[in-house]
Amino acid sequence: MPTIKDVAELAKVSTATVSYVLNGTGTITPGTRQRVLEAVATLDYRPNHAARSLRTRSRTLGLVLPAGATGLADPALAELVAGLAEAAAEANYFLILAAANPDRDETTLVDELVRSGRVDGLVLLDPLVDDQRVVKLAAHGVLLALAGPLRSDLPGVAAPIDLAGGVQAAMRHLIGLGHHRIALITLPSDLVESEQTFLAYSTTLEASGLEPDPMLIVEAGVSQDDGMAATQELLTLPEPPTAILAASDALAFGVMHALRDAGMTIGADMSLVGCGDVPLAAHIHPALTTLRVPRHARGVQLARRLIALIEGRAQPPLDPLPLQLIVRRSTGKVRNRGIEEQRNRGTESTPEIA
Amino acid sequence: MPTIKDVAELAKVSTATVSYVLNGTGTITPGTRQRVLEAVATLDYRPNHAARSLRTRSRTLGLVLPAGATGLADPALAELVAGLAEAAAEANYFLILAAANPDRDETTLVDELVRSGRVDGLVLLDPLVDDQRVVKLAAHGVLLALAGPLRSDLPGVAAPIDLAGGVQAAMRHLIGLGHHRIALITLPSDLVESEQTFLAYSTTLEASGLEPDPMLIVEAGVSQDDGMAATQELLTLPEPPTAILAASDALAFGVMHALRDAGMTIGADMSLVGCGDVPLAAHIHPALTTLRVPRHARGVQLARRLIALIEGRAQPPLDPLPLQLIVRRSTGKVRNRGIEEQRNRGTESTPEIA
DNA sequence: ATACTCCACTTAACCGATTAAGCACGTAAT
DNA sequence: ATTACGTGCTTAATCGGTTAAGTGGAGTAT
Repeated sequence: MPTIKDVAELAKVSTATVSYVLNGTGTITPGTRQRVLEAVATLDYRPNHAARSLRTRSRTLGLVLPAGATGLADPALAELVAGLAEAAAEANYFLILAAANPDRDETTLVDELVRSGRVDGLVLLDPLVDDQRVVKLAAHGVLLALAGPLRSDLPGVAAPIDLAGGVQAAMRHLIGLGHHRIALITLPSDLVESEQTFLAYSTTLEASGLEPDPMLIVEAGVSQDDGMAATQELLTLPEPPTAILAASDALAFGVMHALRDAGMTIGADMSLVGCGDVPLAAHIHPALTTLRVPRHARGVQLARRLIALIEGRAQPPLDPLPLQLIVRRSTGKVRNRGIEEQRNRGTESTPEIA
Repeated sequence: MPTIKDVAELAKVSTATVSYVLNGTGTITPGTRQRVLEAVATLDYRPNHAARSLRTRSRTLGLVLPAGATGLADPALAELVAGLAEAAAEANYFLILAAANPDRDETTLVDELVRSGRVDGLVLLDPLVDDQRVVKLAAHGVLLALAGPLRSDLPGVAAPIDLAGGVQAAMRHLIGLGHHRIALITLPSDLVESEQTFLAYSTTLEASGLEPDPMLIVEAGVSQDDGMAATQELLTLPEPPTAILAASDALAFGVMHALRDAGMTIGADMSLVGCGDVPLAAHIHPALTTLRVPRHARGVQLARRLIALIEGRAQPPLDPLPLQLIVRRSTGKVRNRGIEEQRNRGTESTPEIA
């Protein structure tokens, strides 16, 4: 491999001059520049990354994949990562992936990446409401990008999405179909999304003159099974909902399962809206009405902003990315008799309980 | 950030000694080792990666994502990458992702990663039958892992899968259902898989005493649309097939589309087997019978072998990873009248043509 | 004519590790 | 007693860049 020294010799200049030419710093006469560039070309010289980043930044972003989780197999994450990688490439950065495992957990990896100087900034997935990781890292001066909603009290850049607007659109859609009793199945409350979703849900209900019923709000986990359990809970209510808004597609798939188990027809007996629009949502039966989250665009914005932060450029204020309501077959007009039917069913089963 | 110098001072030894302790090289008394390790702990010292890899290897694998393609959004690729990242982590390596874009194409990125010393080895996706990239890179001494079938004439490590065995299983399944006219829709012939699939297809047919019909073999592209086009071609045959083996799930989805357009019932009028078992295959309607490719395991093996190559360890010979035939609803018993029906349809339309 | 300022470079320190070579000391062999 | 060798360190060169400080010469102000 040729080094900067070889280039300098061939161009009959010092290595400093070569460096100045290549980095666009310093003052160089056109003739010298020409000679240097020719030498670079003939030797097919490429600066050594390690040597360079010993003095400067590493031009690399880091991403730690949590262990155990579905990881990249989760299409939602994969799309985000694709966006990150593309935006990084666009700015001549690379993206370094670290997978956590039992030996080296997330914290260790983050430490390793940051303190060894391998990365200039870090992307953190799924920030929590009161995320200790974030607080600690930021305190150590680590530049962060949070792949989730940003609360003003957390440092670091974020690529906000208009969750509130999306939820509002979904609710209006359901209300427009005649639904009054709309249940909300949320993500765990320690995720920042959870709070936002709940707020938008409540606000929209009230703005539409509908009375929120606390019984219709159930906090679930993140998995399909959690969605199932939550639905079963909702179905035992004396006055069950006629529509369900699930805070993620995964939860919605679980809801579907539970509804089918209960012998209900999705879209007719019960309307269902998911959130995310993962590829499966369009292909499952019935196709899921859901909020499309611009994951790729989010990854792109996130990486761009992180790089801007690294390079000390001012951050242009950003509009939250809009969500798009994709109406498919899992939502339909409320059946007035639907509620009666439910009531009757409830009555029928009372003897067994009593 | 503390440096090795700080550690040395605190432990009252030279930096060399610290290095020896940390790398397990050299001869060190227990007492000294103890003091050094304590100093490392109190300072929370972590070696600088750039400085280290200026003298040694970078302990990093590279992966270039082709531009334009679906990239990581392709679940098949995402699973492979997840496997790569995990196996890399397991050996204390990291994985660096470079996304190609119009400015910097795949070749440039590969060059940048390798010649700048950022990576010790490279994973190449979709090797072609006569891949110039591979030849050139190998000639430059770049260590390669090919995420695809390895032809003995290509250098680099691979994680072979038993495509032949899988295709054989699929064919036997179809033959067992009574199919005699089984079409094959292959991937572009410049992909190594293509050849292997064709061979296994032919061999199995002959071994079963069935006569291969060249008309039933059609080379397609990689997209769903290509699968559609190929199917339309097959359906115009005087003697159309009763079953189709598609070399990828994407192609199979295209086949489904074409069959539905032709008013046929998949699994009854025409059996269909895909290859890959992407998540969608299980959820599409009807669920696709397909060959499950162990993508994650393949990524793991690939990374492990590449790292072994980098570290100069001997490569234990590897059994090809088995594919698993997942029988779902897209395959069924041949309908004898099916062929008649097809003939009749053909006859009916003859007047229009004549 | 002298001083001052640019310009276009060069010199050399520096980044933070690894590692070959050297050195002092104790022990064993001749 | 002398040589030889192994042990446990230190010294210093080295990896390949960046960049602050220095330098000689041309151009301009006084």
